[in-house]
Amino acid sequence: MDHKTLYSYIEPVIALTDDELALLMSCAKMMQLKKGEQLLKEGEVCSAFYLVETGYLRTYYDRDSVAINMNFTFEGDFTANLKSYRDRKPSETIIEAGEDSIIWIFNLREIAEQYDAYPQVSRFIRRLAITQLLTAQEHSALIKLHTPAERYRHIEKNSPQLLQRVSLSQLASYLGVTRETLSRVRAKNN
Amino acid sequence: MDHKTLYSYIEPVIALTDDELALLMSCAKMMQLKKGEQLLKEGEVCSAFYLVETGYLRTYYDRDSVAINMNFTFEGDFTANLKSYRDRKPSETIIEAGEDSIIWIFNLREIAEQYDAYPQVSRFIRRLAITQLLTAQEHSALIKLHTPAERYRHIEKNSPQLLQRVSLSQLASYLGVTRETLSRVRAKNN
DNA sequence: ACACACCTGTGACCAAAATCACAATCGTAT
DNA sequence: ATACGATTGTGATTTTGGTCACAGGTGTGT
Repeated sequence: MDHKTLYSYIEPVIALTDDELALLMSCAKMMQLKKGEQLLKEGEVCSAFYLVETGYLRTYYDRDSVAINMNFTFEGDFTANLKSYRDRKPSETIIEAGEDSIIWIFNLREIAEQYDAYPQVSRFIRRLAITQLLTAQEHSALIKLHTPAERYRHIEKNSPQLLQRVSLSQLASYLGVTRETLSRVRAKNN
Repeated sequence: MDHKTLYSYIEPVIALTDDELALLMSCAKMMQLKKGEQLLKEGEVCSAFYLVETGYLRTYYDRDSVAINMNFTFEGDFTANLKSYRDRKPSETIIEAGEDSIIWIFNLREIAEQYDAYPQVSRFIRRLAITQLLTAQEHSALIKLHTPAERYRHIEKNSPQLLQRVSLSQLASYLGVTRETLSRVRAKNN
């Protein structure tokens, strides 16, 4: 993939000049992952943002070997562990491929000293962060305001691709219920 | 309150020059609120960040006249409705005083065109946003990973002032349980 | 086609929390 | 001190979702 194609993922977030794009590219590398391979392990410090080109990434807590999913990131979207990134603290979550995936890793820590000279790059990162975190806020509201059946219908309506690509068991922990409950919710909804 | 005192709230977030501080002050005004008065109403577009000088602010959804609390902001902390602010969309949440309060309103929209000349101010705002949103992410994890009793103990340990200043009923919806359940949790914990 | 691993559906049962109802307590203003 | 409203505690009951157990499906690789 060349700069031009990569820019097609960045441009919807912010317009960049060639110089700015070059700076970003200087810290980017591509990686192929098999389903289940981990991009960020528990205890590692996150120093990059990840862009999904194909496949998807799953962010989850490992509670006694049971995955509690917090986020799914699909083609064209960015993710990271912002808390670990900002505070340079070990990550409590794992980010791994939910399918065989092609991922772009932007090691932003490498270029952090150059932000001042490239304010648009700084703004780009800020927008990624805000978008990611608004998503978390909405997810929190979804769980606090709605019943399991309502949560499922919300996903059906607003993120139907989740239902296509994520297994019911994975979706269950994302919605804060067991897989049995979600299976029954789905049975009644038809 | 003069600039110097106000700066004591800003400085822990970021160091600013006199010029930068002056820009921020140019969009700031102080407001006194009685308990229960609303700072941001449902349906309004949020165009400011709020700093609590005394008292506290409560952010909640009104579901059929029942408050579902999402956040409490105490002395020295900032809050806003970032989603409404960024997208210029009507707020789905209400921000109101939980006690008689003194609040500083920073109408950041007024000074947005001047950010480019004051990158530190821009960075200041970004930090506020990230902090606020990491809080939301942690809250989401608290509810998804823990039982009601564990959530209560987490608050006891990590945010004891919530227990001092927020009524049990208000805290209950924040923790995603009914007030009765929280009352029983508390009874057993002693 | 077969075995094997993984995922989903479903019933029986159990536990936890919600709901409903009302009593007790606390706080504030008069 | 009293009255009023708001808040909290608590019992009885219902509902929901979790847990356990197992059957049926699906998909992959050999």
